[in-house]
Amino acid sequence: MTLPHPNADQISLPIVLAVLGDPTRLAIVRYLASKEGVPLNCSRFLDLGSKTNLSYHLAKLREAGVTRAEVVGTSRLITLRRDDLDARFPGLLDSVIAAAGEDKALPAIGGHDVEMPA
Amino acid sequence: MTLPHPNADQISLPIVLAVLGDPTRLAIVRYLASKEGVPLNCSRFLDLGSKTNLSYHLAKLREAGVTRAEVVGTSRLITLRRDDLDARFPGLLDSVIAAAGEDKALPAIGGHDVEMPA
DNA sequence: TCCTTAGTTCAAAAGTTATTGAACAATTGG
DNA sequence: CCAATTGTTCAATAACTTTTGAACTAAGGA
Repeated sequence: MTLPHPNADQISLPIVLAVLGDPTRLAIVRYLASKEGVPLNCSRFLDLGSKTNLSYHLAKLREAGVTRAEVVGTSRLITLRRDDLDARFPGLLDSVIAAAGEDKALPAIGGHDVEMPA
Repeated sequence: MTLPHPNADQISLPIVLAVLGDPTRLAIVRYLASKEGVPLNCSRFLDLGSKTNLSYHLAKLREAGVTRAEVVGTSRLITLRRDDLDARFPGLLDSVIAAAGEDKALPAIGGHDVEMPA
């Protein structure tokens, strides 16, 4: 079971911008960037909306080529497609993430960090 | 007669991204960037849509803080708000313009350059 | 096997955005 | 003043997007 993703060369600038032009999705991307390297599953984003609604927004991000989703058991592990985005649109992702980082108006995800046993 | 523009600090990242996430508006911004310094009037963009439709898209760009429109006679002279955008979202406009410059799928504006008399 | 967890799909409803044409306003040139 | 030029506004429509709940699938654990 694998989910459909566009190839790097199919990623479209207007579609990426339109997809990022939604506060929920921008918050998802900001959070992914803040945990870059760590694959996160969908339930990590439940602060931002209902399960159904997140499924919708995460699908938009994936279909636009902004994120990658890997199916592992019953989970989808979500990561930013930084390499492909940087290759296609140099500097874009970094400037968006930096700007989003300053944005108090964006919804945030609570600090439910997984505690490591001592 | 002056048109309403947001202050620099009112410019919102998701709104700017959403506004740029439209091929017509992205083409307008690309063209403005290619003629930076030169104020252009609305009729310069007629290749991209009807007069009414351009009025709509140009208002979106202005209300988002992406462009500035100055009323001069019966014309509106449109410019990019580069200074404000760069201050608020460093690097964003440049990366969008660079990416849009490569994009064959975006609508283009014909080379009807005003000919200088010899 | 049965239950739980994780997430999707579907259809409906609500909301938003884009496009159009007709009518309008303001300025400029003759 | 009259006509042309430049662009806006309005209302209608079409098209898309977002949100929701109920029903569903698929994997994993007891």
